[in-house]
Amino acid sequence: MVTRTGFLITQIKQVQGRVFQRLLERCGIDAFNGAQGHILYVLWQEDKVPIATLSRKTGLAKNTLTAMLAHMEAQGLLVRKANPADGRQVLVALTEEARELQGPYERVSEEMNALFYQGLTQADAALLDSLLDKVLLNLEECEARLKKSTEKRGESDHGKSNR
Amino acid sequence: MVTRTGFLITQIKQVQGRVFQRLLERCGIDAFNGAQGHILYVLWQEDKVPIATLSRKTGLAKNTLTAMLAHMEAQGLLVRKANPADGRQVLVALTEEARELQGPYERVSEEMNALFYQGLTQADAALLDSLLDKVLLNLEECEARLKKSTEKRGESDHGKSNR
DNA sequence: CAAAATTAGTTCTATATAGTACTATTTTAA
DNA sequence: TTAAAATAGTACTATATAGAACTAATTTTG
Repeated sequence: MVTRTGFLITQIKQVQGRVFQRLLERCGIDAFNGAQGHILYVLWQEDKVPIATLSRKTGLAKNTLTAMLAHMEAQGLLVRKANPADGRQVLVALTEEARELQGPYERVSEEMNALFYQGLTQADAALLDSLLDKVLLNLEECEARLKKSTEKRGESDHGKSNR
Repeated sequence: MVTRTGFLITQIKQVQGRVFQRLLERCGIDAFNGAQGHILYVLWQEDKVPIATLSRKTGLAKNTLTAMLAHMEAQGLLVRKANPADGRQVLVALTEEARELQGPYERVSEEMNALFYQGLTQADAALLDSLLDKVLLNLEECEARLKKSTEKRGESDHGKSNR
């Protein structure tokens, strides 16, 4: 069977990104953009977490987060500080301003959902989400496998250049 | 009901992008990357099309395509030339090299699909695709509406600065 | 406990992506 | 048939994104 799932996901992501951006602006939310909203969405559920956790929960690469979090800190949305319990980790905490944006964000989010599901039943919506959950799980497992096999191959200089 | 469809789509897109990139490399395909593959996928179905058509079929903004097509032309994947029948349009045609990449791409694509659908039935896969089709359609209609209403508002200087 | 391995993040660099504003061409309408 | 509107694409700019290589901190292991 021929499926176009990957293609559809990519395309939906592009259009969705532009539409969501416009809805945010139209609702007077200019404190953050769609990509930042994706990160905030995770932080509203739980903050004071290290970057590796954010990476897993957002699906973004660690170095992508380094750049974005720096930007968001400069905008006053969050604060980064070292974890006293583990000097390697940086904990990301939301500011009060960022917390106050959750309500408005969720309203726009609901508007987006209404758009998504025009002409579909609630059962379809729930079904779509559960199928996507499964696909995401599959991909995450696969990426973890790929990461391991890459490390196996490049085992030449691990930690050798340290101090 | 609370859905996380937009969030899931965004996250899947990220992970998928990284995994697909790795599979391409692992299969020795270094002539193009995942984002370019998305454009090639559309062109393999029909080329010698204007950029606005590509924009619609890929979900990418026109100016995004300007940049990517320039890059891909420099890599020898395609050729751009003016449409004699309409001087505004640029037609994009694949090179022979690009055509030869379709087979290898489809094999990697099938591998990705197998990953996507681990633990799901073919019926689930077909269902997911059809739900995504509907969501994409909804979003495209919405974006077209948004575009129109924006034009209404900013109707101040249209074509005034011409010649 | 010291060396090796692992883990956490960052830097550097290249590409992808889109908003706004623009030019050129074609179509529409008075 | 010419002025206005619409359409097609590009330039400029800012942000997002990730791969590779790196430093620093912690954990594991002999």
